Amino acid sequence: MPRDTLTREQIVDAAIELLDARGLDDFGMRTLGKRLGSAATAMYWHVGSKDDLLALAADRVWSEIALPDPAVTGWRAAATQMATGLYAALTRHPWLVQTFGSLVLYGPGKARHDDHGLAVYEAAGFAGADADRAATAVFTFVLGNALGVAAATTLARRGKTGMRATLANAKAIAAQYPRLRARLETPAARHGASPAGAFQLGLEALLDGLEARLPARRKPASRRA
Amino acid sequence: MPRDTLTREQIVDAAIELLDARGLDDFGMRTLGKRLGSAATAMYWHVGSKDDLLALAADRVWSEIALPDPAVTGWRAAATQMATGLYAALTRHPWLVQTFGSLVLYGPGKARHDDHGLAVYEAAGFAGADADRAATAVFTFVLGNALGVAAATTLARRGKTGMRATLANAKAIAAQYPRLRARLETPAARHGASPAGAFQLGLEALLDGLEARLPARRKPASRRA
DNA sequence: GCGCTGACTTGTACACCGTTCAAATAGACA
DNA sequence: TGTCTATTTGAACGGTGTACAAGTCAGCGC
Repeated sequence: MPRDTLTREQIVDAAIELLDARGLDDFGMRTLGKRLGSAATAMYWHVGSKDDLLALAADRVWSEIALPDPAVTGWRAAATQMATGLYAALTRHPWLVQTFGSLVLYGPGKARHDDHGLAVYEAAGFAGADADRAATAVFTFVLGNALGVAAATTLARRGKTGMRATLANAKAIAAQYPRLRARLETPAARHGASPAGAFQLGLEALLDGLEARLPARRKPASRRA
Repeated sequence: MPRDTLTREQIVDAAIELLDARGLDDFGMRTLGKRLGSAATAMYWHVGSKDDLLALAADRVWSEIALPDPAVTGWRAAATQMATGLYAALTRHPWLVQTFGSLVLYGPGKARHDDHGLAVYEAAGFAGADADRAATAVFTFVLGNALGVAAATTLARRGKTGMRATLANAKAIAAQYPRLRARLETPAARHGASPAGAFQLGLEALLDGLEARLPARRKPASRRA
């Protein structure tokens, strides 16, 4: 048994914890080293670079998303569960969407997730490239919603005083546009615009629209072959 | 007339050019200063900070998006045009989505855009918070698609040699999952999964789904009040 | 038990980054 | 011409990610 030595897994775990707790901006190798009780540069023997570590952390998140079997729940329920599961994961780990556009991340976790996404839409009746398009459409929809949430999280983390100023500024700008002003005046409307509500509505609408595009199936009754 | 001195507009212009040409990673104050023929720190008299500058650049992009009048084209065409216009802008300026999640950006340009989005969905027949949800759903859908494109752009920029290695690695991983492997073997399918295709399909499906949720309208013939 | 070996860790150092600030500069106006 | 004020400059600071040579320590053959 070697002396208690660092592990890739250990490092990735600590990285995720740190990222979740303090945000992407405050995530640095020195801080991570301190949390692990090691020198700042000890991790480089195990991970190669900070970007590699981020990719590893991202893939870990991906592999933790539940993959419901469409044969059991039906494709639509499976699609909904996958989408909401992904949304929840990305909301829990905002740094993932924040880095998604700048990092090259493709590991087993994401592959597993992608493959299952295709399985769901193939089970629905989409063939070949259509399954790809459907899966990608829903995936990117979730991604965009999570990005909006991440932006809000970032704002909230920026200390109370700074946030109050930005908010006041935003209100002053919004007041110059009629519909935004109306929403400022009736706070109920603003509350209704919570990201979760838009996500749910959008997801259902999107799945409805996809379902309507499904090639004709043999069902109890079908109009065309 | 003062000597030819720097301007906020000038700086923002140069920043956008630099960001578009070299990407977010290679965008630094010193490089920007060199491009402007000024000292690296000259910009700080005009903009406050790098993040401020990015927010300014982002808002500039936002204000350049065309806002079609739903009263002229019909709400659905207006919604489609807005979404595709936004998609095009975000694809042209990938750094915008890359920073969207980490930056606090809310200026007149975005307000203008948001307000018009609400106008479109109110014209469609959504009231109050429902218009908010519909507009947000479509907006975030576009955002997510653009983020996917940004990720691809980043990958493409990372030099040919590095890209070839990453691609080979990705193929090795994908080969372990049946549906991804099938797509590797028939490159036609992979071509069909182009982001633009998924965007178009998803947008139409989403708008279909939203349209179906519209409260009953007085139309030539309507089944229910 | 000893010393070798190779896996891991450490500290130092480097280049670069965003940003601060006092000093220099140069147009405008008296 | 001299002064004022708006702008620019260059040097410097603390921070970052990372390379690298030197150190440390478990395990193993003798």
